[in-house]
Amino acid sequence: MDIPLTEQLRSAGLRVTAGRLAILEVIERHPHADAESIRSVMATGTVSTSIQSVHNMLADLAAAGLVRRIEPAGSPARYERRVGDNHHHVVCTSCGAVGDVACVTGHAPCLTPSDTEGFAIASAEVTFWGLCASCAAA
Amino acid sequence: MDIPLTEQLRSAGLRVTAGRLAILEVIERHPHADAESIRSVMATGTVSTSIQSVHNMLADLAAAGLVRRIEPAGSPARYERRVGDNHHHVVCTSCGAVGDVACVTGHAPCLTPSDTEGFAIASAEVTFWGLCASCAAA
DNA sequence: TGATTATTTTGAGCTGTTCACGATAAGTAC
DNA sequence: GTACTTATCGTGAACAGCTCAAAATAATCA
Repeated sequence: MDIPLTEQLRSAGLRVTAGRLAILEVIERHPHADAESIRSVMATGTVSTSIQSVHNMLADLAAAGLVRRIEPAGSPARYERRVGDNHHHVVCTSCGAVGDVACVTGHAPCLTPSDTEGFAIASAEVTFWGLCASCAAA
Repeated sequence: MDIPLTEQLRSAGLRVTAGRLAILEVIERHPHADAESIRSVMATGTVSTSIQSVHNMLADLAAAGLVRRIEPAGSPARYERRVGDNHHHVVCTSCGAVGDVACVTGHAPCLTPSDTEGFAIASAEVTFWGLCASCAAA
């Protein structure tokens, strides 16, 4: 991931704009942030924009494969830059905090269920639920 | 699951009402139905009620452990009666249909990730994504 | 049968998101 | 550098799904 953001946008066929660069930087620094916190972090910098535009850009970036969108039950959608590796997530049942979890046994053990009910499986997604460190302390 | 619904409600500490019985029956016949379709199926029978009440009852039943609530990304919440066994779900990326998948290798292989980032893991949830039979045909 | 308390109803309201469309600016050719 | 084309952004409205609160109702128990 040492390729400059500008370059990454271009090679994804997207125009390079201040808003997109800002969003990518914010997500890089704050993984698993939701749209609203991305917007508020952006606002502390030079780029201020509306929440709708943030959703707009996030949708573009996700469609281009530059960010990944995850939607834990009960939380707003969250975005992260780690794409391509199939890692999974752990979500705090109390505060909603999200962490990364490396794929458990090297190669997705759950990717080959026995009976798929006629579905053609394309991918598997594992979500762990538990308490984060600070919620467990309380 | 041959215990009468009435009995199940009572032993969960819930009062037996027509609405709850109707909802349980509908979910039994239509697994993975969302609140709105549950309501519309109920309306074809004798029990007609509002969507808010359906949400209300579903929340009670879920809290009592009589139904399980699943929330695939991009779909409204869905409800099923299979509780207790840790099976997983396969979701159609095209139409949103949901199927059941037995736990892959007997005992939840993904329940013991290596690095949990300080989280105390309580449970794991696997969602498979793919195309259902009818969407694959089209 | 009546009292008590859980449940349902109803209406309002909320969050997160999508849609539509005009305004703007990035890229490209000259 | 200038003009052009088209992607992108901003704005406002609207939406789905769900939650909340208070009054009305009905299930259970004595």
